Amino acid sequence: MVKFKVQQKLGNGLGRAGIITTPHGEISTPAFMVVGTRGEVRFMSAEDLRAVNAQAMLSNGYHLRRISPEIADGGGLSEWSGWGGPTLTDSGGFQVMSLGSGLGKVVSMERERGVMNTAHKERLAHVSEKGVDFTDPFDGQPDFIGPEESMQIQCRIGADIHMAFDELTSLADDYDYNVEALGRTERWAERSLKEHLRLRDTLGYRQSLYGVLQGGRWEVLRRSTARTLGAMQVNGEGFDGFGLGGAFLKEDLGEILRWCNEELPEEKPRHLLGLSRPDDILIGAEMGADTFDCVAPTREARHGKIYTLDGDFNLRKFAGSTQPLDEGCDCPTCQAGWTRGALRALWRSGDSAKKQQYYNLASMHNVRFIVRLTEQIRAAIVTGEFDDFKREFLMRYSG
RNA sequence: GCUGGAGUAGUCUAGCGGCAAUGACAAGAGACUGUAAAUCUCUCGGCUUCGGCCUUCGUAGGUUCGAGUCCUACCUCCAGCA
Repeated sequence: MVKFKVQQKLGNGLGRAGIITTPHGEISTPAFMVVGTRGEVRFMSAEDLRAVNAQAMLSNGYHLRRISPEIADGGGLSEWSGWGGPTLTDSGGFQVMSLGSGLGKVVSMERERGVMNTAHKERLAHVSEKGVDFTDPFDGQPDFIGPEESMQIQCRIGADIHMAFDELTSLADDYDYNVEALGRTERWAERSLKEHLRLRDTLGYRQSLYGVLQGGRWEVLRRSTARTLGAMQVNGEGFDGFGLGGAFLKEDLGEILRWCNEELPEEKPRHLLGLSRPDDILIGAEMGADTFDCVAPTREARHGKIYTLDGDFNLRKFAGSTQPLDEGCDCPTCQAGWTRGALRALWRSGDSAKKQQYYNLASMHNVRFIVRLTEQIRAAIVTGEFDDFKREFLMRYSG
């Protein structure tokens, strides 16, 4: 199972640098976990992941559900994928929303957007106390995942860390719905824990389970669920860590994390689910999140958005440019001397092999950018310079 | 030289009498946060007080209430025949 050691805390008593020890190695926190939904990060090899100093990979039980027996036969996610390092699987809880109330929508952090839920009859996923009935969006086959199924899938996949099956509510859901959904998520958490304890060690090492906190933007719900999950036990055993979940408005993120983390047991690791914008990671680390994951660095790379210390830019604007992607960047792409113009030419070429090379190079750059940010945050926490680092980073990044 | 065919916005392309032009690509702008995402949205002749106004389909005329669309001439290109 995972062990967590806090090495240095921020003055606010919440943010910390630490080390998570897993059966597949250590994670120095704060840390960004790369997202390899189906067991591999798109357009990045295991070697690439090591080259950008990624420490852990997150995959998704939902996407891997059908091949989970093969993954078990292959020795578990870390070995099967060739990655070799620490791994985490999501429960499929995100798909409750992305195929349900949020089908066809963007998970926005802006107030003006994402205010409508998808109509029930149009959804591909429907929630009940038992779990989630859904239609596979690729082959149209009906399927079902509840807490027990999610735990069974995740135990076969065998990541070091599993997530309890939860219901992610959308920004459009009101207080009453969040109360209802949170009650369900807590009952699912207990069922998840019970089933996980029954199944763990299936792959010869002790797999861990994080409970996931929901509760939307309401303090009373967030604090209450943090206490409930923090204290939850089955046969004398509780969660090994916690997932901080939800669809957040940017301006609420810090407060919500503070409510959760003031209530959660300090000695257990916390994973902030699905965020990686630098400002979000900085707030997250400050407010006590230890690990992060997000599809944005790789997805945005594929879509032409390149990260730099002076803010992001769209590669479309740089035809023929001989500028480096980001001056002084230590990623393999920049180290190899790729310029904005040369990378853009690869991206826009009609040649499939060249485009794939672009996706690889751009993904490595963006992932390295975010991984490096978490390394710098960790260093700043350890040396007591976090506040200065945060201010200077954001001033340049947003300036 | 003759006989066919073709010339449409940056490129290719639809249109074959109806109220100023289809689609694709390129280009431009935006989005993307536990991946239905190598995706999606918008713009793409000019001007606009956003209601419209003006200018366009090789060139010049013509027929018509109305013409990329029909007719005539010319120009250019392609194919075949000399």
